[in-house]
Amino acid sequence: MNSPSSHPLWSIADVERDTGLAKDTLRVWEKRYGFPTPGRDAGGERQYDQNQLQKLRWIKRLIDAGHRPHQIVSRSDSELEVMVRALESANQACLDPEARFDVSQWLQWLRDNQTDALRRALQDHLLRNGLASTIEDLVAPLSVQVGLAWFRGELSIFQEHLFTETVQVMLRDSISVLDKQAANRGSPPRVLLTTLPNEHHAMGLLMAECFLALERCIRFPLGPNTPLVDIVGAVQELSIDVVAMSFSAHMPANETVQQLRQLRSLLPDQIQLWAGGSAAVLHTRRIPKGVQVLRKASGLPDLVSAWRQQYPNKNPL
Amino acid sequence: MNSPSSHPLWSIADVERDTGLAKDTLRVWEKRYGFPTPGRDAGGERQYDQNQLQKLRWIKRLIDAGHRPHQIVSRSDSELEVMVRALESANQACLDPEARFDVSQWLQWLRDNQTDALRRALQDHLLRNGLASTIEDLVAPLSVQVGLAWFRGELSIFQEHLFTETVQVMLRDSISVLDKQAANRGSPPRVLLTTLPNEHHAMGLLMAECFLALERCIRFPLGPNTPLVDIVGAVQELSIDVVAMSFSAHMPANETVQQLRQLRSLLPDQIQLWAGGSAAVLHTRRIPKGVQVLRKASGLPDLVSAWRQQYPNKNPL
DNA sequence: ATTCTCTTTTTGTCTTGGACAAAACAGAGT
DNA sequence: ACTCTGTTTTGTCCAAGACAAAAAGAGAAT
Repeated sequence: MNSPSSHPLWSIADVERDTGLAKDTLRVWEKRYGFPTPGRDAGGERQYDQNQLQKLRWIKRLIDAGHRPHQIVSRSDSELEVMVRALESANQACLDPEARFDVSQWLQWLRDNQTDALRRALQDHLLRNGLASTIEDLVAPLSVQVGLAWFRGELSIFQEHLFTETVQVMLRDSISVLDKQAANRGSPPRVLLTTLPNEHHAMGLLMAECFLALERCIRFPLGPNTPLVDIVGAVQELSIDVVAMSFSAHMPANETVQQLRQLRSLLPDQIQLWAGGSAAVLHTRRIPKGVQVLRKASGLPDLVSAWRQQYPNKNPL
Repeated sequence: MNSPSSHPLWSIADVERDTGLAKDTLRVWEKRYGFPTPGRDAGGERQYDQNQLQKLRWIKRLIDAGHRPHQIVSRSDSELEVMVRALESANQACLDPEARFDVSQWLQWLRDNQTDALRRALQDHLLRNGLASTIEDLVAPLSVQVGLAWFRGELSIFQEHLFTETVQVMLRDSISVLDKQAANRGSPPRVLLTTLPNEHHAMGLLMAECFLALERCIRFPLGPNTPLVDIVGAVQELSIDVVAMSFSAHMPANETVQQLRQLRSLLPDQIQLWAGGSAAVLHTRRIPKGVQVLRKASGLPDLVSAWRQQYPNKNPL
């Protein structure tokens, strides 16, 4: 960022941080596809302008959604925009019809920074429809919509952050209430909740934890970003039965598959691995055997009862 | 990780993820200081063993604490260990005498994975001494001790994560209670709470938010990891008076200073910047002018009253 | 039509060796 | 104690090439 007000310029490191594209990748794209085309400063170092940065963000999003680099990196701005729109409508379409409620009001609150209104409406929905419905019918689709709105440029990142924080407070409160009601620590399975390295988004974990709390499972929430070795250690020391992981759309696709495979090979077979979240990778690529993929957090109760049927002796009831 | 059970080997990307040292840095150290000395696989790619990885972790820690690479990178294991011990006792010493309470009991709970006992003891301390004391005299020093215990190898990362999660639940609960008591939204200053890119630790933010909640400030918690541009946007749209940021010990030193300077130059002078946390950088290097550095979260009330005195017209009381 | 296997292309990451600018240090001069 | 110099240290960037894993395509078998 050299001339802050008029034309901010970004170093290759800035671009890597913002887009998640590695420096090596950015350089090799330049050679192979003729894009990006950064200027150079006095010392010969690349300088990316706002346009190129935005275009790279779009490209990253399209690649995460399953497109191949050589099909899109060299395309023009307008062509890219068409593809982005198509991606959006595809995302819209895959929502349940009844879940495609009117989001405009909610988005408007976010645009106006009315977090209080948002909070009240969440609480209202929670009281009327219960926690499971609030997550499945409201929070999950709304999160998708907020992501899309950011992508369209209608929301800035800080508004997405505010949304995330507000929702998380509600979810944590609910978990806390559920736990206070419960007399004991719950029943097996003993579930470890975390995300793999480089995945910092905790919202999916919280939604999952809510469903597990409703099922009265024994839970060990580690928060995001646990190295594989430490997951293995935790499984042993805490006598874990199931490792539940969540993957956001921002997680690098290759790493996700690699690390899932590594983790599966490091753990004994009887430890189940459950993976969920909005990462497209989970449904487009082949996932290593022995990893259960969830399309929605609301699929957790079924997995829990299946587990309890498979290991009835572990169940103290 | 090639032969999982006996001698796990790590790629340069794995080491970068685990230690936070960039690939370029690892390669140039090899040339300059003769360390690390990774083996090579069939394709000529570097393979680091467990020993070298651990040694690199120590080196990173020592560098974060202020040592220079050429003084330590080529040192032997035993020499390094001496320096690490010295660093530990220095850290111990800088604690307040009265804060140097007996941590062994607490650490023991963590070692035995007794999160329930930990939770109960936290609640007990909270009821007896109040929130401010719990943070300043218990949570903050305990966090340091947990970090040290991990470093000594007495705790694994997942135990540190469990500790963090447990404490965070308590802090969030307290904030929630404080907010429910309050009739209105609080008084100025309007404070934005977040961390800069690449800083994912939210604990410092939560401690800060507790003190701000006690002072009845209007708060906008964005969670960790907000890009600079979006902080600037949020400041404008939310009419922010103060941006409060927290920095953990794991944050890369150079980036911290650079980004603080960038942010200061992007924001109008009357917007105050408050920086706190356990990052050594804040106290060893020179921090850009116009950034208030806090040694402890408990310094926040003073800053708040100073602000309220400086801008009495903004205060609706 | 689907599933499997083999081959080809695509694509990200790793390699070496060199260069440079910002950060940290050290010493002289207010 | 602080500020201004020049020197050394140190992280990051560049170029061009190489390779292996992933994806796609082709063909055979169920």
